Amino acid sequence: MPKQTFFNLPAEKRKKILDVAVKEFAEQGYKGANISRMVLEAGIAKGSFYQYFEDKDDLYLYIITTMIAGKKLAIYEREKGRLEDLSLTGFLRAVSHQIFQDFMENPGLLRIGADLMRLEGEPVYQKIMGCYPKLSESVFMPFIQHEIGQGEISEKVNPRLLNFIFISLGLYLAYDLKTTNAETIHEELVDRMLDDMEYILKNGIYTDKGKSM
Amino acid sequence: MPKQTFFNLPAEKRKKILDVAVKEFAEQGYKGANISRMVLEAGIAKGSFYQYFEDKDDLYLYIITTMIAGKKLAIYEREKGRLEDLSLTGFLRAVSHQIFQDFMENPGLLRIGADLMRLEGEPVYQKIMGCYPKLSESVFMPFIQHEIGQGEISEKVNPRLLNFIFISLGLYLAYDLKTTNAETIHEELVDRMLDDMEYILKNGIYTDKGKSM
Amino acid sequence: MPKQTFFNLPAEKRKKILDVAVKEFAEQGYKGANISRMVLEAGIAKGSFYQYFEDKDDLYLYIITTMIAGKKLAIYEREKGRLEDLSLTGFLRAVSHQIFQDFMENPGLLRIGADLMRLEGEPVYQKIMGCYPKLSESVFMPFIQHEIGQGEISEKVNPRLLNFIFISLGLYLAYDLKTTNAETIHEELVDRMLDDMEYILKNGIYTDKGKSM
Amino acid sequence: MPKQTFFNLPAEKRKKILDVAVKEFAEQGYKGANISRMVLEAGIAKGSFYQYFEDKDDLYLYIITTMIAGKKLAIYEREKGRLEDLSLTGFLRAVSHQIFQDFMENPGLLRIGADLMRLEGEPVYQKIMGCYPKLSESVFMPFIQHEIGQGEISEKVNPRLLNFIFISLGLYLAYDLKTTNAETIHEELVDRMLDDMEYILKNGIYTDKGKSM
DNA sequence: CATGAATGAGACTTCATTCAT
DNA sequence: TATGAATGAAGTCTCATTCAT
Repeated sequence: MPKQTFFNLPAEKRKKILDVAVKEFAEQGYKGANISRMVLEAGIAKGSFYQYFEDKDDLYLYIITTMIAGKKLAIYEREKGRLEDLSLTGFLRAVSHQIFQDFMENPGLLRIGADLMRLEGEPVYQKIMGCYPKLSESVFMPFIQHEIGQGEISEKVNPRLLNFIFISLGLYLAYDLKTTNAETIHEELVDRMLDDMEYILKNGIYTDKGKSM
Repeated sequence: MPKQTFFNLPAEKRKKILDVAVKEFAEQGYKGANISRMVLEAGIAKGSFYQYFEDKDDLYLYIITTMIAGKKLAIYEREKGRLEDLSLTGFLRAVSHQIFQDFMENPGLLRIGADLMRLEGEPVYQKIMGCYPKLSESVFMPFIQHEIGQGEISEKVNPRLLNFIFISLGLYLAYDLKTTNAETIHEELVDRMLDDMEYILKNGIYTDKGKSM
Repeated sequence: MPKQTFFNLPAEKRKKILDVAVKEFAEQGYKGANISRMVLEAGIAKGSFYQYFEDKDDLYLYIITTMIAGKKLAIYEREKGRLEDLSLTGFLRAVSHQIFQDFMENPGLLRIGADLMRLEGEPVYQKIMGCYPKLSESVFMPFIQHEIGQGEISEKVNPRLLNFIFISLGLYLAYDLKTTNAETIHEELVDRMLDDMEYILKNGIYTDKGKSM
Repeated sequence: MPKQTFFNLPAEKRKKILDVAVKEFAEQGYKGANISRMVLEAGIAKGSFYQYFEDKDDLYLYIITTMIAGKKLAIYEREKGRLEDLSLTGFLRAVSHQIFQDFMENPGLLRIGADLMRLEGEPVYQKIMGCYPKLSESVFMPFIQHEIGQGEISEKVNPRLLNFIFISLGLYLAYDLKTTNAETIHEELVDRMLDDMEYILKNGIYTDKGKSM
């Protein structure tokens, strides 16, 4: 947990530091993230960093738990009251909108989450799982379960697989961005992706001819 | 490219070294992979490593290009003759079988591939893309294009998205493995995943009720 | 180029580091120079070295260009205004005085310069020649050319050879020092050498008898 | 001292090994010389090297003492019988011819000799000086002393300085070669250098005008 | 609290030498 | 004797963390 000194900082500076850190962890991964680069980028002294955070892990843990888990839980908190009357499409749009928001604000957050998978054996992973044991399942699962319960998603759909596909959406955005050489993420790009995904989820991928083979 | 000395080694030792390296790169990522750990694990001297490989990058590149690209191209080479008469389901099974094979032989290979995305700005990434510029698109794309051309996959399906979903399958296996605490991968697990995926691809995820909302 | 941190150091410490480095490069040559030994001798941490300099080459280049080239150019700058009225003897004395100064302050500098010749094929040599392409000719040549133009040195004298002889003077001092087991260099030693050299340059080496043979 | 196995080799192979070694030591210096490169170049196995020589020093010492000292002593041995009637010019030519021979056969020998100066503090230097304490003075000195005794070289000439100038001739050739970008050493180049040097040794460098200033 | 230099463990890499075949 | 793989000490360089100002 960051030290009190960090929370005493003006909000703007705090945000700057976290933005830089998210970018660094996202682009370089946990292992490759470099504190010297971060403080340089954030415009603070190296010593200051250690007055704000215990160490590298402290910062990483804070980002993971507060920002990722926090954001994802935020969807749940916001939407759970509407679970009863939210149409499936609406749910997908809502969730995706949140993902899009994440991306616009912090394109790195999703990649950080993806990186987390790798750290299984590391001490830092144990620390994280000590706080958020179900971190990886905490996002879409409740919605999916709810839709199945409502009879809107077929019981034959494996919820874990579907959950994973949703999680992958963010990575797909990054992948798509890279392979199309788009400079920035336009909302349009996200919408197109959502349309594409919706089509598959609604119709599957086959033509009638394809289905009959 | 590894030096001749590496290829002069007994096949068993060569395999041991590559297995250890794949494990290391898979678990630690490119940045976190540690040569000291590898040579310790592989039971060779530090100096020997550098008689086999130019440097860390040389080994990494060899694994990426030969093992990953090599295997993936192997699917293509093996199946392309049958593209005409291969049913879609058959294609999916064939590809998945290959992925499964990869996983049984080297659970790390897929994670290494996933890690590659992160390295974009690094020199090693340039090296790889110098050899395999289309590495990320080279696997499933031809099949997908072919099926669309045959009118078996709907033209409304975004091939890039579908390609990405397929690529994610391997990651899903890893994810599933971890979250279910399965010790090893059973072929049964793969089959279940394939069944689950096929269901979605064929039917979408919605019930009639869900679709009509 | 050293980093700013190096120039922020107290002058005394900076001098200590450079003195140690010059000694190391002079005694061990570029290849044999050892950073661990340098930092031990200079009383700084290994890591500090790399906060001051990019790498070994950075330090070497700095010494070569700043100290050697710097000093040599200093002679030129100081004396060029007097080129018109400086007698040849005076010129030799001035130059030699500078060499002597170099030697008293940093006996290693001249040996470093001599070592440079060996590095021709090395990357570091290219770096140096990128900055100072005429480094080896930049010292005495202008004076010699001037004297020839003035008709004070015979046109039959090969200026390149003469330049080389002058350059060798410094090495001769080192050589003389070693072979006479003199502990330190006395100014007297330099004067004797200069007298000896002047004699040869003025009279040649032969007696009348010798010349007639 | 090389082991008996070395002397059992066919002369041609022995020569090849020594040629390669001289080249390596000359170009890279004692510290930079690399045994792997040598055996590669010489076309022998690494293990063989250590069956011919005790270690790197053993080879280096052998080259220094046998080839350099040997060659230089050879001049003396060959010419000393003619010391009585050898004209000064003849002496210079004879010596220079030998230097030229050295250069044509083994351009590296002279540079190795020059490199020796640097090694003063090293164990290998002690070894060498244990065998040839006067190595550096053994070449031209006897001739110079003789000429002075004959009254052909002025007594006012410092024999040590002259000795050094002669030693430098070889280095000058290398220097000249490098700065004129000549590809190979022509005999013509040596002759020109000798002519240039002779002029200076005979006439000094000054014009009458220059002398009178 | 802010600063940025200082620290040193540990990473990658080289290379003289040994050793098994 | 010939071979070339094996070895590990030692070198260069990185970077998280501490510390003096």
